[in-house]
Amino acid sequence: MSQSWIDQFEGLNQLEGEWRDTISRKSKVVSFPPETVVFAPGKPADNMIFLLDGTVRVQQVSENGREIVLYRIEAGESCIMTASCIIGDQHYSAEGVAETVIEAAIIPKPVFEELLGSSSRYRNFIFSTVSSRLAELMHIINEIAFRRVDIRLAQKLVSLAKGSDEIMVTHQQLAIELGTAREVVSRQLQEFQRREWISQSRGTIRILKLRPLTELSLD
Amino acid sequence: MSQSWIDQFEGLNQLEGEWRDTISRKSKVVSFPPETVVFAPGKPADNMIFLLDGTVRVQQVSENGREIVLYRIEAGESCIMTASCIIGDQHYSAEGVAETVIEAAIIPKPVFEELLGSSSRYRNFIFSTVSSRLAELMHIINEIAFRRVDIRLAQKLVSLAKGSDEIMVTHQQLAIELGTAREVVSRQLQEFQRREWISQSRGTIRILKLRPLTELSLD
DNA sequence: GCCGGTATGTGACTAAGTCACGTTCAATCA
DNA sequence: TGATTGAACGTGACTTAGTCACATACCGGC
Repeated sequence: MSQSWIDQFEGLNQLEGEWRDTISRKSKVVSFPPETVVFAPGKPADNMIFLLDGTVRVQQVSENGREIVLYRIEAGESCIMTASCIIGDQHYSAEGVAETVIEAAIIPKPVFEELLGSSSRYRNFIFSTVSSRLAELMHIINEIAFRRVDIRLAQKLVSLAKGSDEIMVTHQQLAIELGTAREVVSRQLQEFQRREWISQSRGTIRILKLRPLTELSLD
Repeated sequence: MSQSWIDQFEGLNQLEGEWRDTISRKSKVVSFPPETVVFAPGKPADNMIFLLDGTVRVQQVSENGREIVLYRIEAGESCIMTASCIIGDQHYSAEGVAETVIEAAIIPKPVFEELLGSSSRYRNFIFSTVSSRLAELMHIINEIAFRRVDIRLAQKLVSLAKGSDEIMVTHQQLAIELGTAREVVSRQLQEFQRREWISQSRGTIRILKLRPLTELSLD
């Protein structure tokens, strides 16, 4: 019973027996409703977080209310933002918000630090996750600095479509994904609609012609 | 003789004697002239890099020729981009360019991986550098996505001034620092000049009134 | 059928980026 | 010493993006 959640974690599930016990004893499993702010800019990171279920959206929020999504933490992943704050002894520099009901295991900072020192497997896992995030962030910088929003919006629609042709998303949510303003998204979507690539209704977008959207997204 | 450069490195300089020998034997010290491309997007990372002297500018370059500076590697630092690529087994996602004559020690990937496994001191050092970079990149995203360029330009001028009132920099270089276009920088500088905050001549900017620039930079 | 809150539409404006030039400067060499 | 040349900077016209202040439209409850 006491070791159940550990098996979900790559890098943790092959841990030595003593460590499994220690972690099980010193960790707590918690649950939060959607929209819960899991961490916020400026706050210290006191506990390492392992996401067992649900997803957490990591984003930047500006003073004037605009936001941009950086990445998402999925079930089975460690929160790399937290790991990096603990290791570097820094405060959070982004916000983490539950997108669904989430369930997470949290272990105190000192236990995490010991774990990191003793398990090379877990260390590699954390390290490689951090480095993917680093690459992702660089990619995001490229996109927002150099890529036009119509292209980025097309990309986002194509990736959200994922087989289906109906996307349940508001203009505001799309704006946050791209780090732009709602009006900008609305106008771009109108243009796509005018070209009959999509049709819209309140809260949903239907893809009519995937081809030209995909082509635009590749520009 | 064989262990000289190692002492410059935090995290390396307290290494056990055997490791110092191994690294000294398996590493090479190299030197490159300014403008050398140290690493480029898409290329694999085969050797870990320790910068002994000079600085390397890490930047993103877009297809249409625009660029943005992400951060700089200074003498005494490990190249975190390289570390993260080796650990995550990824290709480079940014470009590294020598800004000065540089001198660097390079050690083969497998040796670096062993080092990382055996020295907790060095591991912590690398880890904490990575996490600072992560925070820096998030900050950059905030800036380019949400902050006006006049404010960012004022920030950059103030930080480049550093006591002196003469800055040797071209409009193009400033544009690359901010990830914007040269014309945009030129026009903003004209506005600063019109307000008599600065004066300009080819390749240099003189700060006339630091106060209003600083105030603008804090908006 | 009405109401309130959310979602979306719109016009007018400012800020930023693009494009295609023209001009100025300073170093180099004939 | 003047001419040349390449980099740095200036500029106007235009497109794209973001801001602001609204107006409308939709939808679930009552």
